[in-house]
Amino acid sequence: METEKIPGPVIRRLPKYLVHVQELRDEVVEWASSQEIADALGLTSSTVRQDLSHMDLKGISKKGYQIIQLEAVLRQILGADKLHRMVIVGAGNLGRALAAHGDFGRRGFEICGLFDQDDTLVGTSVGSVEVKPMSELLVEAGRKRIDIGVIAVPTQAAQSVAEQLVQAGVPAILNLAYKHIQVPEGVTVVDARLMESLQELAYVLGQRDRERREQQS
Amino acid sequence: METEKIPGPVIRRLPKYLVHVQELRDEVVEWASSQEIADALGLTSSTVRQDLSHMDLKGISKKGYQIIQLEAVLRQILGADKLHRMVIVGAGNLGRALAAHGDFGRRGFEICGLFDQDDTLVGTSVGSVEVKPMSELLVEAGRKRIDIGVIAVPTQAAQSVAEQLVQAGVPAILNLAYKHIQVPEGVTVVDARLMESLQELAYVLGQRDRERREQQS
DNA sequence: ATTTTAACGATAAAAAATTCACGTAATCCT
DNA sequence: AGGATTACGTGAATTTTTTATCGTTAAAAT
Repeated sequence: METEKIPGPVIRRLPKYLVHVQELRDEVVEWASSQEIADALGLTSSTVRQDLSHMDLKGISKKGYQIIQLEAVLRQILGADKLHRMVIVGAGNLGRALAAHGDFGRRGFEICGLFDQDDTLVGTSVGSVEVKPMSELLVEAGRKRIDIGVIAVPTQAAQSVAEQLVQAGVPAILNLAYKHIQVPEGVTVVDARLMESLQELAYVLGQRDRERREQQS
Repeated sequence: METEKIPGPVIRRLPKYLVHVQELRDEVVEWASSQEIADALGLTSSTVRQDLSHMDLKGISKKGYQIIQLEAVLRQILGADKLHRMVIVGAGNLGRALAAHGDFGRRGFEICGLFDQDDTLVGTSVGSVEVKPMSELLVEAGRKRIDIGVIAVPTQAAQSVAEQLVQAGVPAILNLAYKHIQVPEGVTVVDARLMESLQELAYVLGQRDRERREQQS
């Protein structure tokens, strides 16, 4: 059996395909060409075909790709049919917002725990999830076979939380903190990059200013 | 005057450098080599040197880069010394959490407005920011010269909100919605990719399962 | 049934990003 | 002061990613 490894940039585009394809399905569209998909997502048709070639499906001439099939394959690859158990560490604004955010549950990411160091938060609830003290993270997470840990604590605490998650056997981490997290091999971290994205925009804005000023001189 | 354009991947690493450098400064470290920085951020020293070569500073042998100077240059490039005016559209869990999140303010991103379509939310406040109706977005944003608009609404509303932001003259958008946004040339969009990041992790988890199963057979 | 056409799949080319490798310069040490 | 060493800066090589091209195939049209 071949388990071809799909390159990172491709994987990161797959969710985009999935949303778009689901939209098309809602509109009862049956087929879509690489060109149509490319236009909708700001890519080239070549990239789309290349990306989809990693997956187990075949487009046909004159029609393109079958929406139903494409959705199925994308869902399969992205594990959208499986349930993923998730804990959130940090019950501040961001952590609570994520816990309350229905979209995750709807997409197969079940929130199994919400932890915080702050005793005044412990015991309060967000929806049906109760905030528990950090001391219980290890046991709880270990017992429930958690797939994904979300770090939603301030910068200074992020590394320590990461280590606790690792110790609890959590194999994948979504890091919302504005900090690079060190983890041992075998653990995957993806950064949410909220602040970073804003700073990227700030750079672009500054760049534009500079260019304008340059033209005037 | 030369306004060299820094490639995207580099820009997206700069915030990482900045956080790390600020940490070092807090620890009263004076110098850091490309190797040290690389190790801390999971890069190669070569990449670090290459990246920093785009900027207006010089490292010296045997010591590396001067922390103070490096921080200054990074802050300058990332516009961290400027104040950026920001509006948030969508006062649901995520929108409110962002509005309440102190970090943004502290990093120079001032929240100048919070808008929502839902009349039951209008008039409520998050910290010192009051939720206003969508109808006021155009006037408010236009009047206050907003730099960045944040889209924190459900998928279906995202494109429409983007268009309203564009119409209000907002030149940069941070998109938290799980959807690709179409904007005219000259407007910059950065996707926050929250759901996408989770799906990326889900892919990795699935991949690992597949590999394990393969080895057993 | 044959022709036309549209879109794929694959391969090749181009572009971009990352890493290597080495000459050079500045610090440190004796 | 002189030699040894370390780490930069740069240009070249490699790798990765994206884009272009083109033969082939399946549907549509005549």
